[in-house]
Amino acid sequence: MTESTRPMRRQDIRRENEKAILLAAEKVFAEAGFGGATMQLIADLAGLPKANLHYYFATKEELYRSVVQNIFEIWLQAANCFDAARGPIDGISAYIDAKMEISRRHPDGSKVWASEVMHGAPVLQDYMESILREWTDGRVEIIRRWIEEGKMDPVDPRHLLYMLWATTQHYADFGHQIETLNGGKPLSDRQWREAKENIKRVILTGIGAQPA
Amino acid sequence: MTESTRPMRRQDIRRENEKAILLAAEKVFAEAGFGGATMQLIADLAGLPKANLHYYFATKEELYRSVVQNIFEIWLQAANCFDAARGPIDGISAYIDAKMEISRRHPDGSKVWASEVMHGAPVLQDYMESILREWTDGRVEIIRRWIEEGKMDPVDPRHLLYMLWATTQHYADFGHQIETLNGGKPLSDRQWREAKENIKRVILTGIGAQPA
DNA sequence: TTGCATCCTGACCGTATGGTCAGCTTTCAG
DNA sequence: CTGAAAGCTGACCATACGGTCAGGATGCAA
Repeated sequence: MTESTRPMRRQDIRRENEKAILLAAEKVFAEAGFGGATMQLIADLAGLPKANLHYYFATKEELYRSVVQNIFEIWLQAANCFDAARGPIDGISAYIDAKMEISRRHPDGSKVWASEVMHGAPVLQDYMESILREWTDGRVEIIRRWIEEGKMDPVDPRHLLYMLWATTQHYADFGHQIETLNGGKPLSDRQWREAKENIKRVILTGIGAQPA
Repeated sequence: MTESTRPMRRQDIRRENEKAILLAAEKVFAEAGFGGATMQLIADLAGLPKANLHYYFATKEELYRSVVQNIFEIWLQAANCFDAARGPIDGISAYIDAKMEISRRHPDGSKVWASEVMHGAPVLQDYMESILREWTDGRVEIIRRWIEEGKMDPVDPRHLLYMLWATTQHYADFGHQIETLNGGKPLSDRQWREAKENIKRVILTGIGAQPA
């Protein structure tokens, strides 16, 4: 029973190892923070010797940067839901769904992202000042237009966006608290659905965008 | 010019030093996380030699625990706003005000608390399973009663609470992001007021508790 | 098959960190 | 005034961590 000694192609090796390392790193960084994470722990979780990590990622900082950039890209992707929409009901609904899905599917990445921002975004400052700001300004403009067109109440677009980020992100970052208050069990499919519906309902009603 | 060599009383010395250490620790833990924080940094910030820290707090863990418990108590205090209220408008308004004030006045503590929960609440697990759960259950009951009395729409009380926590906490934990998107400047008094008003308005309207 | 680039890793190193301790100074009760 | 308790600290230690490196193993193009 030799465990299928397929002679991996070079490309595959690299891709698979990088993937394994990034996955392990995401988890360890999420659980311990940047300072508390150790290359040894990440290596163990990835099933590789520590020295091998340094072959793929020269430094801990570089590895961390990769992890953060990964989640940032996922985060930005969800943001597109906003653009296609014709009004606040479609747009905000879709955005909440997308961000909640991220909180559910990538809780570790979400935590790393939150941690990074909480600590002053030492790695992502550039992104925040360019890409994020641009994206935000664009979305603010869209919301402003919706308000002008009478599709929703005149709510401050920025604070509305913060509210969307906060409520959805919360289910990842504070997942442990939610789980504890849920009797120690993770939210079920139904509970996730309820969470999404509640958020959507309260916010859409709150901004006067609910279909009369 | 001997800098006012008042001969401090023993009690005062202890209280003042503990206070200085806790304040410095809160800041360093908030900025670097538990793993990234160093006793040396905390000592420098507190203006004391490192060995002196260990005189008051035996270990880094013990110091961290004190910081976390401090903020948890502040957090719980704000929770009382809920009880005195006669309806959702009073109660939720007051709670949002209180929690926003915490985010503004104790951003470091808020971050430490968020970090603690994000990393699985290694220190606070007991509190969460007893005090926090109790508090939450009580508040859920209050909200349920408000719904029964027709004072607000039938929104899931738990998810409503999460929403309150999330939106208010966000202004502390993601303060750096908000500041960056605000042109690099901290929110002004007016902007804080607007933030509070927006949150209150959207949520209260969202749950159908706005005075007709 | 050969040669080489890529991949891999055990052993090692310098440093920084949490923590200790012996011995000093200061407060203060009796 | 005196002695003991409380407060203080420079110097020290063991450990753990990020990172290095020499040299071996492996795939792959020619």
